[in-house]
Amino acid sequence: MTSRQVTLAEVAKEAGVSLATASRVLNGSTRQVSEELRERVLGTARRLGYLPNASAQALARNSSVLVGLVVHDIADPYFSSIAAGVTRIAEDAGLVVVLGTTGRDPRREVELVNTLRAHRARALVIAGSRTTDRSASRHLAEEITAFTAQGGRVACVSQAKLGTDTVVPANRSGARALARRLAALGHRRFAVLAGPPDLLVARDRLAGFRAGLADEGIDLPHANVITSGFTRDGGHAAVADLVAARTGATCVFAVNDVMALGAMAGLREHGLRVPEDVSVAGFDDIPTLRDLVPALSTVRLPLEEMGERAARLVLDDVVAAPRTVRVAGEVVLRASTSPPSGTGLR
Amino acid sequence: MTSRQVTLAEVAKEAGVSLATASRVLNGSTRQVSEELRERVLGTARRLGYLPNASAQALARNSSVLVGLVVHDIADPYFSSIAAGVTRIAEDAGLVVVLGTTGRDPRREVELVNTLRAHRARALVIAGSRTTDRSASRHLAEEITAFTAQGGRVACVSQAKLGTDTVVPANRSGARALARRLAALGHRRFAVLAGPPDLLVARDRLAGFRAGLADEGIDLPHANVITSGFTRDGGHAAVADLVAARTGATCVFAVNDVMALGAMAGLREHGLRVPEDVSVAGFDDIPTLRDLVPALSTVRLPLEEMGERAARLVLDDVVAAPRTVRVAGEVVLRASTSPPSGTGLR
DNA sequence: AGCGTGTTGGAAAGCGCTTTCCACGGACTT
DNA sequence: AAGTCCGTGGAAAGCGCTTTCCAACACGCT
Repeated sequence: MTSRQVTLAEVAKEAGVSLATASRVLNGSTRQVSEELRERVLGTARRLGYLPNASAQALARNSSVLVGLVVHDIADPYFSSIAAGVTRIAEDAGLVVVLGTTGRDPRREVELVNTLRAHRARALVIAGSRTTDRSASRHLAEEITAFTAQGGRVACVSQAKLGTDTVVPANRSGARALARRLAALGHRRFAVLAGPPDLLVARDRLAGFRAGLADEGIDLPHANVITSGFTRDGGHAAVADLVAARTGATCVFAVNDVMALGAMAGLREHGLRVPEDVSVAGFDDIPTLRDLVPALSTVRLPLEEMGERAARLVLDDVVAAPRTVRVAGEVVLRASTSPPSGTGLR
Repeated sequence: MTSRQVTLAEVAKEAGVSLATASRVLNGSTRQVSEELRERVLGTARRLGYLPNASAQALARNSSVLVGLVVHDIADPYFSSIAAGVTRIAEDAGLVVVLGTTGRDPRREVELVNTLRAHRARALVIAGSRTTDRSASRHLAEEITAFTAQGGRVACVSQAKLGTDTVVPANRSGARALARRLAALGHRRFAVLAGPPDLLVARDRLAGFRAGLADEGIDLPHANVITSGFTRDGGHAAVADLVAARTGATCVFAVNDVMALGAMAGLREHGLRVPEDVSVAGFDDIPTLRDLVPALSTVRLPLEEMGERAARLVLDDVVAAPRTVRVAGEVVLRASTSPPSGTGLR
């Protein structure tokens, strides 16, 4: 029993005014309407329980109130933090957030942008790292071009690879600074849980870390770099490989916090203590993980703020050339890292 | 330079068929179209890069492809887990998720449902506890009624208070079972970090816990129940009150995991060891917190699955009377709870 | 009185699509 | 051979709104 909705026409008729007048009163317009009519329309609208049909408005105005948000996995605290920032700004601006999750499938990413385009979304925030897959990137870029050609705005959070406004966290320099601080603790033998080899954010962090070590005259042997999933389980699984590799590392850098979390669990299962036997550091500073024991050394990224920044980029009126907002990372050394004491992972 | 979109009419003209035929080919219909025309339409559509205008379709069909998801705070792992479940099911069904966050403001909740109604969302999942605020509940109920009267489906995750399909976690019985298990460990003096007094989920868990203790002949003095925010910081702050209250409790139950997390941090700051000085248990079993040390005893709720169930309720074709899906909680005792050893919190 | 000017109201033409209704043939009946 | 039915295509009427364009009117001038 779907009850018919009250339409503008009904309100207009009931109030004894034209459709145009009712529209002007109820749905904002530069045009003036006399106080008397305005009251009358407002009154009947309220009385009848009028609610504008957003689809009809979007069609007539050729623009919606929708903002797309594309993430890999909303259950991942990295993305949910960014999402919180984006939604806050968008909702404050009276917009409506459409959430799309890709499950890290680049095709799905393209599909989502396409869907958002079909909905005439006004703007789009794409969070999550690109990969080295050129063809996937090209398809996405095409879709994004179509989106902007249509009048939509797009911002990415991550690599500035797509010719859009972008919020770029300091993956490289953050990891580099972290490496130096860890070296300053006295570590000389490092291992890195590097995540997937094709994920740019993971590559950047690895490269930065390596550069930081190089600054200190420390080499990171190829065998000390373990690839795995970019998740808690990835970090956990990588530890098995790491231990088997007998690298002698006294300090392990996981390219993100959830991997570090998995790694710490894995190390515990191997009877290794953190930081006594091996130091562990992560990246991101996930809020929920700040109470970990031992507290995780990491590079703090202001995730919610990054989401906010991206949303602002995309909601600002003025459009210049693609802008890049760089976000610094702050090295935070906590209890999971200490000066090396034992012989490391042998 | 917003480039004009290709419309169905253009495709039809270019393909030399009528609008109706083009529509039938491109946007699903029971009507048959001959193979020849179908090919021709499909071909030109592809060639021209036709993309249906979702607003126009929604208007003409009087139904959209949107599914609303209302949560308190998407950065909270409880909600982001549920959101992951909801989005998975919705996206698999070809629907588009609209995310709304309330920041725990009941007015905002009503506002969001209203917005979703304006968008003719096909369905709506409201996650997050109701409060004891009758007037807020009434307004929400009204808005929900309007939504369903319009043909939309609504499901809630939490209390079955709104006359909608609901996924109800076993807050009471889970907490009760937990209490009994903790009593079986030998504890006799308990404290509860109870969250906000007006939040139903918090109340239910407290009531269940109390009932479980009563089963074992244990009383929970009023002074041993500390109220606070439903967050990590709430749990953290509550610990100060708890310690000051000198309850002599040997076991603390926080009504959710993030509160327990904050509590454990607070206890550490007070020089108290978990579980040696005091045992701690939570509720929810947040995935990200499973690697905590000491591992947190809790009541496991299948959060993602709950989101999935809610989404399925709302996407099923058949509508019977409001259905209630009860989700059991499984008590998981881990290292944060042990038999009482010391004198408790004095 | 006559004339711009500015303000306000309404008629109507879309916006891009779906879907009903009708027309037309050909394949089947009887 | 006439009548029936089904399969297919198109014309056109919406869906609920915005916005352009025009008309009417009230002013303030000269």
